[in-house]
Amino acid sequence: MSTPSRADAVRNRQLALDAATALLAEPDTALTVEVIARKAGLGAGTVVRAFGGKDALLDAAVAGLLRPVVARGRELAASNEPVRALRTFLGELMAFQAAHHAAGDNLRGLAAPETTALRAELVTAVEIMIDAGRRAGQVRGDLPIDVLTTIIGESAYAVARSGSGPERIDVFLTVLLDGLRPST
Amino acid sequence: MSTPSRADAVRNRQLALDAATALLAEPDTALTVEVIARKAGLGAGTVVRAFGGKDALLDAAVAGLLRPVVARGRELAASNEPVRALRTFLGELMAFQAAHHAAGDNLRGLAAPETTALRAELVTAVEIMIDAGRRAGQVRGDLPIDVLTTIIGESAYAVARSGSGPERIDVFLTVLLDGLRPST
Amino acid sequence: MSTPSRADAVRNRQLALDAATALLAEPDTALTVEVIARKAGLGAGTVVRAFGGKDALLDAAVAGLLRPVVARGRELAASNEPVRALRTFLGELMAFQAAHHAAGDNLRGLAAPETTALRAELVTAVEIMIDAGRRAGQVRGDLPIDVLTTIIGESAYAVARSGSGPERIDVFLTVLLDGLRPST
Amino acid sequence: MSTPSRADAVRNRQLALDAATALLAEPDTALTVEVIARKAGLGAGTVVRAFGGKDALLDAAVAGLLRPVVARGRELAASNEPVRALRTFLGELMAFQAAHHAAGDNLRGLAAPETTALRAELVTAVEIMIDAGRRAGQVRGDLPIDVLTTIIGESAYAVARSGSGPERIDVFLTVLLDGLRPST
DNA sequence: AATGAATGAGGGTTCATTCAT
DNA sequence: GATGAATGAACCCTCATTCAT
Repeated sequence: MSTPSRADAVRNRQLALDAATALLAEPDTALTVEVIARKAGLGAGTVVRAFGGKDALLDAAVAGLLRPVVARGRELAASNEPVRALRTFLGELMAFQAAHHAAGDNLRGLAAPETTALRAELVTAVEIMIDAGRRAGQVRGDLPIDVLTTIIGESAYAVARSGSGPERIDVFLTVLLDGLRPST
Repeated sequence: MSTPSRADAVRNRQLALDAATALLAEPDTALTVEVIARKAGLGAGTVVRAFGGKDALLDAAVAGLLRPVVARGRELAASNEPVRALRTFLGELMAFQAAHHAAGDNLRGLAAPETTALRAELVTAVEIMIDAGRRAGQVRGDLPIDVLTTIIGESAYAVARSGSGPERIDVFLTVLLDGLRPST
Repeated sequence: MSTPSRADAVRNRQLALDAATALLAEPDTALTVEVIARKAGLGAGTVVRAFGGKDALLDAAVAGLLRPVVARGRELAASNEPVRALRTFLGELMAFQAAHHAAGDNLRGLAAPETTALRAELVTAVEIMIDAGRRAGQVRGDLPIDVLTTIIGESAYAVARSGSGPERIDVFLTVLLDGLRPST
Repeated sequence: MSTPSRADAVRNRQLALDAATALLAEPDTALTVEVIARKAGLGAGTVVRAFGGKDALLDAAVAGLLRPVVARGRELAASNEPVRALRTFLGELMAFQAAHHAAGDNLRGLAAPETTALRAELVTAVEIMIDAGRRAGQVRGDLPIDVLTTIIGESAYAVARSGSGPERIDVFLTVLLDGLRPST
C-alpha cells in the first residue's frame, strides 16, 4: 500500500523542516544538508528528496517562520488603531528576525518563491496600516507610500543583523514611528 | 633600481582590487577567487598572493570603499550644523552601500580587520554628530546614544539590501531624522 | 536494517586502505589523494571522507602494516630464547619495512597517532627482549639500553631504504646481533 | 663585457648553494625556492636559473656536503689500520648525516646525479677499508662484501633520522664494528 | 520510500618555473 | 644577467546531489 508510506513522507518533510528551522536560529552553524539531516534524524537523501533540493527546503523553512508573522499582519491591518497596530506588527516582525537572523543570509542567491511571496504580502499589510494611519491623520502623507513600506520592511532586516535584543528593537520603533508622524 | 617590477605589482594589486570592488556591486555573482582573477585579467594565484588570501582581498576592497566615506564622516563631524551634517553623511554612506550592496554579505564569516576598524570610526563620527545635535537641542535626548548609533549604522545596511536609488535614500533619511528630532 | 549500506562503506574503506598500502610499496609514486582514489576505483571525496583526511588515511595504512609486526613482537617478547626471538622479530620487522619502504617517508610531517603509538610498542618489545637477553648473559651489558633500542629501531629503517631482499636482511641481522653479544 | 657578469654569476651560484646548504640543516623549514632565495639575498629566478632547477640545486648542495666526507674516505682508505680508519670514517659520515639530516629527505623523488655518484664513491671507500681489514684478519670474511658496504652505508642514514648526538653514534659504531669482527 | 555512502565539481591555497622589466 | 611578480597546475578538502541497497 502507498498510503502509510505517504504518511511517513509527510512526517519526514515536517522533521526536515523543523530541523532546518531550528538551525536557522543558530548563526554559526554550517547549515549543510548533512547537518540538517542529522538534526532531523533522517538521511541526507531523504531531506533533499522531500523538497527537491536544498533551496526549496530553506525557502519552505523561512516561509514557515514568516507565515504566522504575515498572518498576524493581516489581522492587525484590520485594526482601527493603525499606528498602534503598525508598532505591534513591526515589533513582532523584528523579534522574529532577531530570533532567526541567519534566515535572510542563508537564502542569499537561492530561488525562494514562497518567501518572496510572503514578503510581498507583508509589505501589503504594512501598506494597509500606513494608509489607514494616513486617513486617520496619524501618519505623514508627504512621502510616497511604496517607498515607506520598502523602508520599513528593510529596516526590520537591519535590526536582525545586529543581533538586537528587545530594548534595541523598541528604540528603533520609537524613532521610526516618530519619524512617520505627520510633520507639524 | 627595484622600483620597475614593483610598479607592475602595484598595478596588478590595484587591478585585483578593482575587480573585486566591481564584483561587490553585482549581487548575484559568485565572487570566487577565480572569478575575480578573470575579471582582473590575472591568474588566480596572483590574486591570492597579492593579498595573502581571499579574506584579506575582500577586506581591502570593502575598506577601500568605506575609507573615503569615513574620511568624509570625520570632516562632517566638525560641522557646527550637526543635523545637516548627519543627513549629508548618512546620505553618502547609504549611497555607498546602495552602490555596493553585496559588500556586507560577502564579508560574512571572514576576518576583516580593516573594515571592522573603519566601521568603528564610522560609528564614532555618527556619535559625535548626534552628541553635537543634542547640545544644540536638535536631537532627542531621551534615548541611549549607543543604541541610536547602532540603529543608524544598521539602517544604512537596510537600504543597501533593497538596491535603493537616491530618492529612496532621501525618503529614508527624512523619516529617520524626523524621528531623531526632540519630541515636542 | 542499517547494516547493508554500511557493508559497502566498510568495503570501500578497505579498498582505499588497500590502495594506499599498495602505493606505499611504490617508492616513486606521488601518493596523492587522487592517485589513491583512482587505484581504489573510488572518487577522491570518498577516500577523504572515509578517513577524515589524507593524514588519517596514511596513518591507518602504515599502522595496518605495523600492527601484526607489533603483535608478533609482543608474542616473541615472552620467549625464553630472547636472542633468537630478537632475531626473528627483527627479521620480520625488516621484511615489512623492505616491502613497504615508502611508508616512513610518506608519513613525514603528518600527524600519525596510531603509527606513533605502535612504534612505541615496538620499541618496548625490543627492550624486553634485550633485557631478557642480558639476564641470560647473551647480550652485552656495557651499553645503555635505550640507545640500543633506538639504534635497532632505526636500523630497521635503514634496511628499508635500500630496498633490500631477504639475504641482505639476513646479513644485517648477523652483523647486528654479533655486535650485540657480550664482548669477550 | 661578459667576464664581470660571469663573476657575479659564480658568486650568486655560491650564495644560492650556501643558503640551500644551511637550510638543509633545519629540518622543519619549508625549503621552497623562495625561502632559499631570501636566505641567499637573491631573487627566486636567479636561484632557479643558476642551477637550472630546484632539483639540481639541491643535488649540488647535498653533494657539496658529501664531497669532503668522501674525500676523507679516500684518504682513510689508504690507512694501514683499516678498522680504526673505518670507525673514524663512519663516525665522520654519521656526524655529517646527523648535522644535515634533512638532506636525504629533501632529495626524495629528485634526480640527483652528483649525489648518487658520490654515494657510490663512498661505498667504494668503505669497500677498500673492509677489504684491507679482511686481509689483516680484523674483519669477518664470511659475508659478501657488497652486502656489508650497503648495510654500512644505509646505517649511517639510520642514525641521521633519530637526530642522534655523538654518544649515540659512538654506541652504534661499537655495536657495528664488533659485529664486523671475525667470529671466533 | 528511506538510506547514507559515493560522487565530482569547485573552493582556496601553494610553489617551481617563466618572463617582462 | 638579475629580479621577483605572474603563472597555472596540482594539492587537499567540502558538500549538494545521486543512486545502489
